[in-house]
Amino acid sequence: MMFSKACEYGIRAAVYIALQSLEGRRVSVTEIAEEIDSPVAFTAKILQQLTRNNIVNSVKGPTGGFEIEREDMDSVKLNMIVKAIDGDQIYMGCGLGLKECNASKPCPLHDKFVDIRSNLRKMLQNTSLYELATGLEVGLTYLKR
Amino acid sequence: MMFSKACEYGIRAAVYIALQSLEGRRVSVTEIAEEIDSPVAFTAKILQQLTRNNIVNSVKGPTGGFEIEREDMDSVKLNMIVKAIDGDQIYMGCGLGLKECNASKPCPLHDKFVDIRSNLRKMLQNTSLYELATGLEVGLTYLKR
DNA sequence: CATATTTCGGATAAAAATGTCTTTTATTAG
DNA sequence: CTAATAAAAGACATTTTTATCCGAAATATG
Repeated sequence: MMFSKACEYGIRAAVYIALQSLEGRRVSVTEIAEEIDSPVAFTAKILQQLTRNNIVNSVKGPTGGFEIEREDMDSVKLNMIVKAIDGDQIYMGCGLGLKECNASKPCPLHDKFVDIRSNLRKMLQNTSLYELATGLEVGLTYLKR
Repeated sequence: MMFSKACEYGIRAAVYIALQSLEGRRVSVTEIAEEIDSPVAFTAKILQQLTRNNIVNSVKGPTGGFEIEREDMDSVKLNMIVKAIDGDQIYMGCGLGLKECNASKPCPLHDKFVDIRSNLRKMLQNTSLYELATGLEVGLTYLKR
């Protein structure tokens, strides 16, 4: 709807990893894909991007898997995940697809999008993985179905 | 960023047609594509969708082309164009891609998206082609570059 | 050290979106 | 009626996104 499929999986995966890390568990791609209902191999690719961007931590070998440090759950905000996967089109791009579109030479929708986009940006900048993971923990929210 | 490319072209085309209809001119696909900087043949396909959905009017043959009645410029809102081309994912779809996501079984972002999505929906429902066309007419806004 | 496990990286495949081309149909003007 | 014009419709091509597969690298355990 707003993010690419890859980005949706990425956010869901990150939240699930955070949730499990809160319990002290490291999780494998297989488990993640199962729990967030996503294709395994594709999810693996996305997790690579997240680790390269230091959003999650990965450990190879037996007992390995993915995890997030408790403090990183606070500092990692959604906008970082979105930017790592989808780039910054969501912030920068013109709503009507013009290459150049700004206050001085705006597309017909420019002004109408200002608020919407700024709300979205604020929301993404202010929402931490920790916040999302705790909602899950308490059983208030869900990652599949 | 938010709409598909097809939808972006569709909106830009509709606004341009409205602008020209205000001047009493019917316009061809070729002219439209030139003026909104879009691929001709692809734009033609999108215009077919718009005519099928009674958003614009088309006339075949010499002196033919696309036009919009003055009264339709008021009644046609952006949400109708978006719905005709992109469907209603933008209104219905879950931000994290869950098949089912609502207040009673929400994804972790559900509540955070409620405002954003409702603002977007209102904006699309309240913005008429006429409003957008007049902005262009006055030279306040642009459809290309 | 050998083995099993798990992520990493690159190649490949399938599906969807974007874009093109060609023929048909409608319509206007001479 | 004929020729020219413009949209409609459908087949085809390209590009991007989504998804899979397999060998390599790392590492924990016995």
